[in-house]
Amino acid sequence: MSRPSIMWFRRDLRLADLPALHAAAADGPVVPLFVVDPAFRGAGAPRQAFLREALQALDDSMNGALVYRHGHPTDVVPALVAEVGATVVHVSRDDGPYGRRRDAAVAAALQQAGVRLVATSSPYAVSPGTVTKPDGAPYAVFTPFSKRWRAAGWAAPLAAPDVKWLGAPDVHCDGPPPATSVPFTLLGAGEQRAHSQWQQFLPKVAQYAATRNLPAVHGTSRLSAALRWGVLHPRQLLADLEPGEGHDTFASELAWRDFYADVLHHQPHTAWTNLNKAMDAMPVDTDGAARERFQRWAEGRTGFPFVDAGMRELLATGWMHNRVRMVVASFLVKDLHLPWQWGARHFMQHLVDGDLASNNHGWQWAAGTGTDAAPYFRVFNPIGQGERFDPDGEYVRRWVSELAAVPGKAVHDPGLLRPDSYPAPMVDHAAEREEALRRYRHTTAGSR
DNA sequence: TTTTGAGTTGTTCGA
DNA sequence: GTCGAACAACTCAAA
Repeated sequence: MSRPSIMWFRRDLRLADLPALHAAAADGPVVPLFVVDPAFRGAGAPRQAFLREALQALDDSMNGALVYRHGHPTDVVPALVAEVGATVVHVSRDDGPYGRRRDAAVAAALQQAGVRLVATSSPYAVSPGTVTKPDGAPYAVFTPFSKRWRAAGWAAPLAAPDVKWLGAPDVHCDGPPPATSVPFTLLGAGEQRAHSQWQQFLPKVAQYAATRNLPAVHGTSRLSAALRWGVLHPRQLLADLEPGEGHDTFASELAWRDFYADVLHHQPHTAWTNLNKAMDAMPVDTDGAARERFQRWAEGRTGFPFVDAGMRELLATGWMHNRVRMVVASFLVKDLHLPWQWGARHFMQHLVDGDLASNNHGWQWAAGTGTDAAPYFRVFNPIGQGERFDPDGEYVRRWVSELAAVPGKAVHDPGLLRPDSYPAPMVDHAAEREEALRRYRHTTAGSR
């Protein structure tokens, strides 16, 4: 009888279209492992809650065989290898700065025992580092990256392999990660549910280009958390797309995800520092008054209804519509003059889909410090954005209960209709816009 | 090597 | 109300 291999799950919590699992299954019986790593204790409760649900669903799909082990992967993985007599550990690549350090350390520890850590594929349509210019250099601009990304193409999805699981209860299991307390219910985070969610969304993809910007409408797939945890693979979505505007726009969003992962792969330090070094000279506010402004932003008490609706949606559901993410980010950076890192950290703490590459490079884009930086004069008007993308005010009324009685689009700029319970605007947007432009102009002038 | 065209997501102002 | 220009300068990618 052949010796088992270990399939170490991290952020590919599914059975279908998981090339690493095919590789493992080809080696014989498979011990399915998830390591509850103390390094993740700092992750936000919403993300941990989704993880727990997704793991539960994964465990169910393998009839309870999933082996949870608590501890540092450099200790836990080699220990399990010795325990079950495995000859190889299979993983799907994890390209984040932490994931790469961890995997290098685990690979080194395993090597001492003559065991290999084999990485097959990744949670991206095209793995980070593999879309390059003809001379091998990485792309720094999205559009040319996306052209080559499309040209490179991607493999067809694989069905779940036939696996002989060798796990709990025959192998000792520590039990799932501890439950975290969140103010909302996750309606299941498993593979089956994600697929049916995608099937329900698929007929709407043709309208995606038009409806994706309307936060009151379910015009987006809402599969961000499933993609973040690898409950679905982007290949599986791309395989269902057809020619057409909405479909192309949706594919582009998946390309953005791959692009930001690629940027972070090549420059891991840009998770928390400016990609564009010249922007280090840009003055930002970090004093006590700045911290108070941040607090109002985080709690959804800015007095700008569209911004407050978004911030409250985030706290209430662990998710925020993409259009609104851009608006609240612009507000934090350009109206409040705070460091983008403060906003990025808050998002990572509260989003179920918090992904370091997409989140932090999205923030850098909004702040004008990242790739394809928006021209500095591109400052979102928090009232105008609401009027344009929430024309009936439905989204604002849904999340800002104080304004529930204000009719139509008047809700975006309540003026005389503003009830006492809702705060007045915390800043004068026109004045802060000028201030932001002044700071950017000053930074540009200083760098010459 | 040099040149050229282009670059996610916007706003304001004045005609 | 609509429309086009202005808002900067720079870097990137490819011809």
